[in-house]
Amino acid sequence: MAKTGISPTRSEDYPGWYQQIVRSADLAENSPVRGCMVIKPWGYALWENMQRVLDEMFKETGHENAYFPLLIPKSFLEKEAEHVEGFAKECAVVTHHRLEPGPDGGLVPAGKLEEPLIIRPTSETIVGYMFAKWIESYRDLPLKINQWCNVVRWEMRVRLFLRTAEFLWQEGHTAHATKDEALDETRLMLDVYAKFAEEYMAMPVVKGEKTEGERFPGADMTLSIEAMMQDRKALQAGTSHFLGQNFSKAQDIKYQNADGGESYAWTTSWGVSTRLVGALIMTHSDDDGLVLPPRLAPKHVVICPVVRKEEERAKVMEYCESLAKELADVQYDGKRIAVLVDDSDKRGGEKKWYHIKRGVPIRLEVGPRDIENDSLFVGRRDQPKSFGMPRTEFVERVSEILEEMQQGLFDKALKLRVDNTQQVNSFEEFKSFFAEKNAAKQEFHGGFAECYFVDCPEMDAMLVPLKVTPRCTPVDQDVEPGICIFTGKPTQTRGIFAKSY
RNA sequence: CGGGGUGUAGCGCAGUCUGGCUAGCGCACCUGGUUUGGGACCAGGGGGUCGAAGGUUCGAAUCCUUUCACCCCGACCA
Repeated sequence: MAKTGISPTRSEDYPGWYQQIVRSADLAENSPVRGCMVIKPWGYALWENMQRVLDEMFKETGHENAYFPLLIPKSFLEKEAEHVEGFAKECAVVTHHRLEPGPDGGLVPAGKLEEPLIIRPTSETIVGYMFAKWIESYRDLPLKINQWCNVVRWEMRVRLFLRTAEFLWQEGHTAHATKDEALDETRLMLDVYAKFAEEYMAMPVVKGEKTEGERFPGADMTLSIEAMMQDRKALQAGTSHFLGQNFSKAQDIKYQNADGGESYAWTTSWGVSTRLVGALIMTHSDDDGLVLPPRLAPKHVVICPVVRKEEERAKVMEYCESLAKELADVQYDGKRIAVLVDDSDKRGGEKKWYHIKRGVPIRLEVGPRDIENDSLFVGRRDQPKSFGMPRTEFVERVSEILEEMQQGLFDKALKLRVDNTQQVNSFEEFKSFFAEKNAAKQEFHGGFAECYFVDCPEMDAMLVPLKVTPRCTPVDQDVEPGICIFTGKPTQTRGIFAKSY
């Protein structure tokens, strides 16, 4: 049996496999504080690439970056009723501002704060407070702000990248004069996320609207992109909220319009987080390790010099350096190709596996024999077998190969989703679609079920025992009448249902 | 917060039931050598006081009490 880079494999133990990917690709590890993670250089480089692309997209759509503080007065969170209920129970609270030596030698909190501060779980309240000050007239609108920051949500159960107590994200906050404009913004940012997911992460997504039960606390409408992971579960990868006038009324975000009257602004918020790294892992990685889509890979090509005798070293290294330089002048996706010459003294096989596990798209092995023929031994992360190729041909084609890999990853992920998405027309069929045929591998059953439904408490109650949730009502669907599979009521709405992260 | 489980070297584990030599093994790490187009081999070596505190005992990783942390299953969630 072929030895896999990762153990356990996906089919043996999917959650265990996920953890091993994170560890053996050197992406992150747990910190001494429960629920918090240390993101290691390779993982952070990946996040930086995501940030860079998204940041450009936000700026192209007219947003500006700003920064709001980490600490928020407790009273701010109390202003919007639903918002309170949604976030209060997972807030970390700062109650003191000083430590003093205690009686037993340790330090004890002293200097109790008049008003407790909460560590932001999201920044609607503090941003809204500032928006209220900044917005006076319709001429100040629209106001379109984004911030890159960390937030804290005290989750009960955590998994690296997918759900951590502290996570990195961006949160966009905008205020508009009209409802339609705010709705357009909400949809626009969802499109931005979908484009990023599909074109950069090579991760196909379904764009849709959340049901009432799944909506962001305080929003009138929540849109999301949903992706299918390799275990057929759904992962919410990005959200865009239309907040109506809920927050502007709670926070007094008013403006004077052209005819002198006063109106409340319409606001939106939208965000994606380091969870995207988890999504990337579960979309593309295999039993040998991480697989990175070339457009986001911190390094596109790694060159591994093969040195058998010391006297060959100088010659081989020189050749590798010149090759690296030549490759770095090639453009891929509008940038220079990122090349690494790995001259660490690992042995050949070990070095190869190291880069396979980290998901580097292309490995080149260069030894005296290759130098003589002016050819390269090429290993693609998406193909099991390496092959030889003349150097000039490789340099010419490398950009094309990377693009082919990018597209290949998308196609494969899309096929998985299409193969595991089914129209379901009755509740019986629905139950068997999600039935646990094999208790040990229940996560591999089911997928996305597309059904007619009416959003109501009865449906929610029927879904609970199945551990299935409505993921979204896809946008752009054909409107045709149907029957709700839960209640039998007539409806025109079709939704995607799945087990989810 | 409820149910179950686990804490012994960086990682993975044995030893605990039935207390007893210097706490062991694999991988990783360090040194030397032989190797090198594929996750090497041989030899030598460093590192743990057994999650923590208290107790029983001549003697505790092992028994008792308390406590903390982590994992899995629920409720919650980007």
